[in-house]
Amino acid sequence: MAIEARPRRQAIEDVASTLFHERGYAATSVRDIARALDIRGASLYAHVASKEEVLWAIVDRAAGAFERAADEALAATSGSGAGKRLAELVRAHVRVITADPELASVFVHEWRHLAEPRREAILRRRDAYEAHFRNLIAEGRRAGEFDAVDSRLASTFILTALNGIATWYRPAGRVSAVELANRYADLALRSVGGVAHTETSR
Amino acid sequence: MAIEARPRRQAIEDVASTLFHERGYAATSVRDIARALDIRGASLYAHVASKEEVLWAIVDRAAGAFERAADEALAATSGSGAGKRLAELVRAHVRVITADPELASVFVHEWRHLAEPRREAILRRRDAYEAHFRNLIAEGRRAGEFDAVDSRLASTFILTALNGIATWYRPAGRVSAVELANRYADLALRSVGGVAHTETSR
DNA sequence: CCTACCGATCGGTAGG
DNA sequence: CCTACCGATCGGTAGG
Repeated sequence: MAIEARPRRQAIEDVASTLFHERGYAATSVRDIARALDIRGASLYAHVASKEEVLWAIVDRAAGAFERAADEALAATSGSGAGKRLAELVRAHVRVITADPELASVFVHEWRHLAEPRREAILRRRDAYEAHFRNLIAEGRRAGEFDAVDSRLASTFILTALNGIATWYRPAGRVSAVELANRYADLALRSVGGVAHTETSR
Repeated sequence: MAIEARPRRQAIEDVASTLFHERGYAATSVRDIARALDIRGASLYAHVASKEEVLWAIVDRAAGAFERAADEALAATSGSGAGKRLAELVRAHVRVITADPELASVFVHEWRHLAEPRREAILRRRDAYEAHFRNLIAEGRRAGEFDAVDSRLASTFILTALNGIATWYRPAGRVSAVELANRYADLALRSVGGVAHTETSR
């Protein structure tokens, strides 16, 4: 007997990711999600408690993916200089996005449709995540590896540039995921006055 | 007899900008806009043809502001090197955002809710605008002013970082609009290997 | 997972 | 700019 490989719940989240990415959470109805799965709108509620719960599942999963990737990148480069660590952090972030751009896009753009206390919880996790970038930039600056940038401004500059990838990246595009991670790491590193490693310098 | 200084139509667009920025176009109802103006939802239609027409008015106005600012920045620096011109282009872009972050935010995030042919028209204008950045980066690269970056990737990196400002900037914040324009110009310039002028280098 | 249905709200129109 | 109203659709529930 063939068992559905991917549980229904996961299929719902995948379809919702796609639709939330394409049209946004508010412009996507529960019936839109159901239609994509060839079931009735009301049947969705056998698997999920509410539309917002689906959004939360997606946002929480994405947040977890970013957090894990950052922890790994930092653990793998502990003891290295700030430049090398920041480059690896950037690459890890880009990899999470290119691995599932729709998931990342919903995380980046639709979290504000969460109700409290989930909204607040995500804001806190985002800030903790950004702090990795902020601290590394401040550290590199103190060590003389970077220019005298404002670490808060610079980390925001870099992170919003990275998150933009979720909006336009398509796996079949001109630039591969690996190439993109390297190029973006170089752009980010240089922006704070660090040394880019991937590209040949001028 | 006191005549309303700001015509009703303008007040509608201002209120709509605020709400579209805060909750998004799809999550804002015509009645929400009316309520903020202390009139009934149906009364709005004495001044506008549709909800989408209001979105279009906002998006079109924002696009015009960006286009004018870029044209001026390029005209004012004609004959200068690519680095100087790109820095001025970045400053102009940031200034448009800080002058009216809500307007800019709706332009950046909500244009996709436009129906054809407006949606397509805005996409074309966005691409023409981005070309200014792209071309300047390619030029600076050829001139040996910048590193060997991919001009398409680098212009996207920079522009998405700049547009992020519309999401978080508040006039009462830590960093003034002028300071922000200068710091972001430096970050952008350095990201392509150009020389930052505003900050003291390491 | 279905049918049948709920009250609320949506964008918008008619006719003053 | 109002009241009164339109058909369509919304998220969600009851009861199989």
